[in-house]
Amino acid sequence: MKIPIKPRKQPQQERSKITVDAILTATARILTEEGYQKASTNRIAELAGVSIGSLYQYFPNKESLVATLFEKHLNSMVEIMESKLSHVRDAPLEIAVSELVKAAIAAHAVNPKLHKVFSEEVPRIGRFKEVPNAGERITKMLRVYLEPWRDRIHPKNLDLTAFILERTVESLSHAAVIEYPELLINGELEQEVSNLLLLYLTRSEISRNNIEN
Amino acid sequence: MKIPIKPRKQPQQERSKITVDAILTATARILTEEGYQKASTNRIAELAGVSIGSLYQYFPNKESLVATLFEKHLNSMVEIMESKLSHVRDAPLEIAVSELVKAAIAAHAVNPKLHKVFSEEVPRIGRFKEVPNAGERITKMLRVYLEPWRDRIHPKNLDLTAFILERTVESLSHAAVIEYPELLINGELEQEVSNLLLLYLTRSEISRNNIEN
DNA sequence: TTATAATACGAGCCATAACTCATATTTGGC
DNA sequence: GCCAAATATGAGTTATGGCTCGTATTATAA
Repeated sequence: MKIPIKPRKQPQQERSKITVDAILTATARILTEEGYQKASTNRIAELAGVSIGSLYQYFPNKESLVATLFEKHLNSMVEIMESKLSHVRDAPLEIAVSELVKAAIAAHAVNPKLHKVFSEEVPRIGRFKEVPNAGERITKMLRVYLEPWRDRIHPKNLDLTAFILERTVESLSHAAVIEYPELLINGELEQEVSNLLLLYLTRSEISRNNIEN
Repeated sequence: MKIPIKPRKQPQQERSKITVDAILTATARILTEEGYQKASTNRIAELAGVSIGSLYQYFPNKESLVATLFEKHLNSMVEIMESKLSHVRDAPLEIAVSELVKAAIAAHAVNPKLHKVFSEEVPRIGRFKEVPNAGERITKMLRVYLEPWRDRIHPKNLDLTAFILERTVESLSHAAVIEYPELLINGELEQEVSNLLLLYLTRSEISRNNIEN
């Protein structure tokens, strides 16, 4: 008789995949509609139309369940970024920056309510620290893109530049989509963020003895 | 016999102020050193050297305790910003932007560990939504500063401009102080962020038919 | 068909931690 | 020194919710 090792089952049959999916969907719904407080595992199972026992067949604990959903959500955001930017691999800075901003906004629009709950209510502890960092993936991607344009770019430290680009688009897209969606109805914010970043890339090196105008 | 109305006591004598202070200090220590999970009210009272009953004399519930600490923390950050920028009320953009970046970094350095815990672990629900938003205070301050410099500033919508400034300094300072403090050892990041913002303010309006080099 | 594995079930166990309350102590004003 | 109000105490109550486990059902393979 084999001793079955701890980690939870992987769903093998079709019905169990449906179960797992129902659980994740229910989790997302409760998080977005009622908040993290109300997301007890019993409630999740109930809404999923599944017994509490089934939930624990596939997730060893609540944390891993929520972290799995978190990871899926980040993945779908990153996928959107990557797919929207794959066309732009060799495009010049003007195009690439503009598309980067559009892509970031689109990514944040995937499921803004869920995104908001993850950023404001769900404690990012334990299992969550193992979730691959989306920001770093994007930063690396940007770093690769920037390299060939080195001589058009004024800031010399391209690692730092990629970091600044990523953090800036992410935070402005985030704030806009989550807190001030009205800023997006006309493309004004989008245009301004593009300007901000493009100017930085192409016209750096202002110093105090550079005052004019 | 008067019926004492609900809300908890305000400390009146000196000893009770010490008690309240010890409770808040202990909360901060546990949050930074052990994380939000470990911050039970019993544990907080124990570390504060105070009985659990005393804690509930001054805070009606755990949420209000943590929210109070949160508010104090944000206030001290905003105070730093305001004091560092009060000197710069009438300074030209070059100076003001540079000081803004320095101030934001200094503000995030007040208690980085606590700041990190609040941003990653503490659920911002209930009482927290009533905590005055620090970002908006800073944005308003920037908006007031910008007005007199209107004709040196290219972006025309100064509300939006103030918003972009605030979000950008905050997110880059945050990321640097909390995640990548090594970026701050030489002033490179600080310099780059200043450039980013100053260029945006003084040289906007790049469009696609504006490509040059 | 039958045996075994996979999946599903859900009542209830149990640890945790927020919070109460009856009582004790300290204080400041008179 | 005395009294009322303020402050402090901590054992115990209680609600919650994560999670287990013994059992039942369904699928698959032989």
